[in-house]
Amino acid sequence: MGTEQAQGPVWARETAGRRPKLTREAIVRTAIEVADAEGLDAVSIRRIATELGARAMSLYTHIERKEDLLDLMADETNAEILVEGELPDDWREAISAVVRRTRETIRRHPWLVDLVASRPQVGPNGLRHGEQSLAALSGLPIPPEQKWRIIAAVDDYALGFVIRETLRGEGRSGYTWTPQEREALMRPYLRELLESGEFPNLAPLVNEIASGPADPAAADEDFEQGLRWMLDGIAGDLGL
Amino acid sequence: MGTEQAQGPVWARETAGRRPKLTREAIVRTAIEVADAEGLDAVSIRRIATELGARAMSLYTHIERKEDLLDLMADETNAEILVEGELPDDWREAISAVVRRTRETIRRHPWLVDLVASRPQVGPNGLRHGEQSLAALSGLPIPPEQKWRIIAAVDDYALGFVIRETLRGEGRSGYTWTPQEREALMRPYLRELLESGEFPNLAPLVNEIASGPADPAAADEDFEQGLRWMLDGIAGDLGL
DNA sequence: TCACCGTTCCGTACGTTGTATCGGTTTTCC
DNA sequence: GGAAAACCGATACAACGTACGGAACGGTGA
Repeated sequence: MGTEQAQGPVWARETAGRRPKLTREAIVRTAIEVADAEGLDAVSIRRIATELGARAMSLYTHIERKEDLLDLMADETNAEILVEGELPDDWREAISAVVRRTRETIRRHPWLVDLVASRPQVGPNGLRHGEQSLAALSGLPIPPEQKWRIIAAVDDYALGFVIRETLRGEGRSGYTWTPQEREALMRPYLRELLESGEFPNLAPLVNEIASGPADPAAADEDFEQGLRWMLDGIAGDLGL
Repeated sequence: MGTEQAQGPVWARETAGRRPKLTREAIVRTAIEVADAEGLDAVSIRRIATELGARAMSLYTHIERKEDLLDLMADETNAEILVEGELPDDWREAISAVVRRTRETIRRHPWLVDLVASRPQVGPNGLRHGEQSLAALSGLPIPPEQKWRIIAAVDDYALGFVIRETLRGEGRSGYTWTPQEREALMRPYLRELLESGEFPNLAPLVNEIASGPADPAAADEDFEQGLRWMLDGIAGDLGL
């Protein structure tokens, strides 16, 4: 009953062998592709299995829980954050290069914000990123703890920025509408509230709120501006 | 069959009536209590219904989707972010008061980070918060768009900081272990990697990475420090 | 060559989630 | 008093993560 006969002549069948067609790498890669294309919510065990021509439970041979898969996905893409080649000598340029890279990577993989915002990134590549951030400041004559505080502050800014940036874009899980639809639905509501007179300062800024900076270049400049502010403050504090 | 008789004598039963025992306010309040106590994952439609002595589907009379409930929860707690009374005259003090309040609120409701990080906060109280942030800068002789950029940068920093801070704490959904257990599980792994020699800069900082600043006062000071850096940079740029 | 064993894969099943549908009851309004 | 609206609930469905047990296969020692 439950037993199935192999179909077709021998030589047409797979070369026998338990040579795994499922591997951790293939699973993670597929999951990343699905997340890139359809958001993190589309990454279900069943879905990834189907994508690989396998059944759901087969994945559990290679990962222990879904959490593991998410951690592996995050660490895999964390590798893209690493700046290749030499870092600039100037510490400001160096740390800027690193956080720019962070932003670019998250723009390529918007679902990544959900992961970095919900679990510490301490996989191998996450640590390499930390190491590289510290290396960017290696020329500064200050104790490691102080360096770490500087990196944390800059990273915090970058993370916050990218989160809000991603919030405006698509490809994010948890949302039923595209940004355009959302904006269309939102605008009348915003108009009404803002014209109530309760928001004198906010009213002139409806557009900024509803849709964010118009063109990508403006968003880039906003990011650089905030980064400059933070670095200026740090530089001033260090007496540089 | 499917119909059930009310138990007990009439006068012991609820006073009949369609006076709604379920209200939007009660639902949201209960959901917030559950989230505070057990994290956002514990907030399921069935759970909140049970908590209110109702059945799951009854909630849908008052909200349309679960997303709505989450938005309502977020906006409700966004009210706590609003600074009561007059804002300080000095713009730095004023905007600092606002973001401190943000941090405090999120510390009281850690699940809130998941919501602000995943949906724009444009409910009434979210907008009031935006209005208040702008009001904090009302004394500055710069155009509204510029003010908004400043607020965005400061907010971005604060958001990033609070996210990472919350990441270390408990009461967060998505994690199976307490911070202590997690740290215990993590430390051997970190030790091994860091002692591999690949992380010369990172190695001296294992503790910072594994557990973050030791005592709460240090975390406060870290937050203030980063905030000061950002505000110094802005002030310098404005020529103040 | 053959029995054994560990690994890999899968079929089935359980509990939980959000929510569509529909049916019944109570309240309100004309 | 009758119609309409509001409210609540029972049932059901699809999708989720995953526990459990068994089948297929490759490699190994006898």
